[in-house]
Amino acid sequence: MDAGVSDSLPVFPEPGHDHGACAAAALARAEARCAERGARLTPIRRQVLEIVWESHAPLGAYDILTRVNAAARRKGAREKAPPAVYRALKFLLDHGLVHRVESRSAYVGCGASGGPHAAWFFICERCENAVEIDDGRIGGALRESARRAGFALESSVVELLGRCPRCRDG
Amino acid sequence: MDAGVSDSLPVFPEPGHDHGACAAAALARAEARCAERGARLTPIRRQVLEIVWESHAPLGAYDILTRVNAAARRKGAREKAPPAVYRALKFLLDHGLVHRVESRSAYVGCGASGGPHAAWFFICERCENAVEIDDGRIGGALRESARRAGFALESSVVELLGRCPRCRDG
DNA sequence: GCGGCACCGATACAATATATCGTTCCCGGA
DNA sequence: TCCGGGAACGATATATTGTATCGGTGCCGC
Repeated sequence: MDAGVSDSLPVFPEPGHDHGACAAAALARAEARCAERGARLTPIRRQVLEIVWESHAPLGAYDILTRVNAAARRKGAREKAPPAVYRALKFLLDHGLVHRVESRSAYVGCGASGGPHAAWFFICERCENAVEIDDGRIGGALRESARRAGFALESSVVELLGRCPRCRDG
Repeated sequence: MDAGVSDSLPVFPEPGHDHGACAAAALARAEARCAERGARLTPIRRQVLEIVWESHAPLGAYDILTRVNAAARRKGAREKAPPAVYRALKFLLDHGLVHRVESRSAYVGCGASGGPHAAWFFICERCENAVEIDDGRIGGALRESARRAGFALESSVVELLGRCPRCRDG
């Protein structure tokens, strides 16, 4: 299991934040990582990544498909079928560019620029935003618990549900 | 968010363990809890709970349905439709008698006799068994992380994937 | 009795995900 | 330049998981 140790405070997105910058930075990271690895960020992969980065809320595969196809219709292009989106998502997952949110069957952009890391989230039940948690103590507690149990930990799903700071008093 | 504080070591089921006793104990706990609450453990609910307790591995809703209907055919009874199983599962979830395993879209019996608690699991990728984790330090780390982030924690999904002690050297 | 409620049967459908097979595209070597 | 091979994609079909809805049944208290 990989673990970030950096322990930074999660930044919940403000409604008025410069989201274009988030998305642009994510695309730039994706370009860079694909270049490093000799992987191809093909048009459909890039498009799915852009769509995922339209917000900080996890998006379902079929919601992504709907947006892909709305764009296709605007351009008079043929619509895509589900496997196109699932293949793009698999590529993006494999390269650490998006994460899957199990408790939502949905996908969200990876905000980290570093190497592989566990995908742990705070998920706001009101605004639906998901932000990654980078907390060494959680990783420590999970590893220690596994060690005591004799369990060989490979990967982990941690999704914390509740209200983000902006929504908690709503 | 509810948290066990008892911190007991998880017990991974041995292949030769007296599983009938596990299931019988679970059924007895279910009877008791329903009696306490004035809830009715109807035949379909009991049957679904028994099926879930046929092993320690999470079982999909349609796997449960298949077994329900296999039993129905043996008795010459009419087969059930999916909503019957989902309704029974909802009842059992609501009363804390089973848990849903998000990363598997599957359901597993709750092994705890106490009140409500977070459903955290070790899940063995080889034998498929899922055992509940009762570790105060994990809860502490999660709550502390949420507090630092200003996140109002309501519930949590923690699913640790890897190899159980018996399967780790296989 | 009968009004209300929990439970259930049945049908249809929605949402999520994958299997498969053939084609196209691209890159590197002869 | 041509070709071999692998990655990517198109297309269709199907699998898996989960819900909406409507009506019927049975029980319980008034």
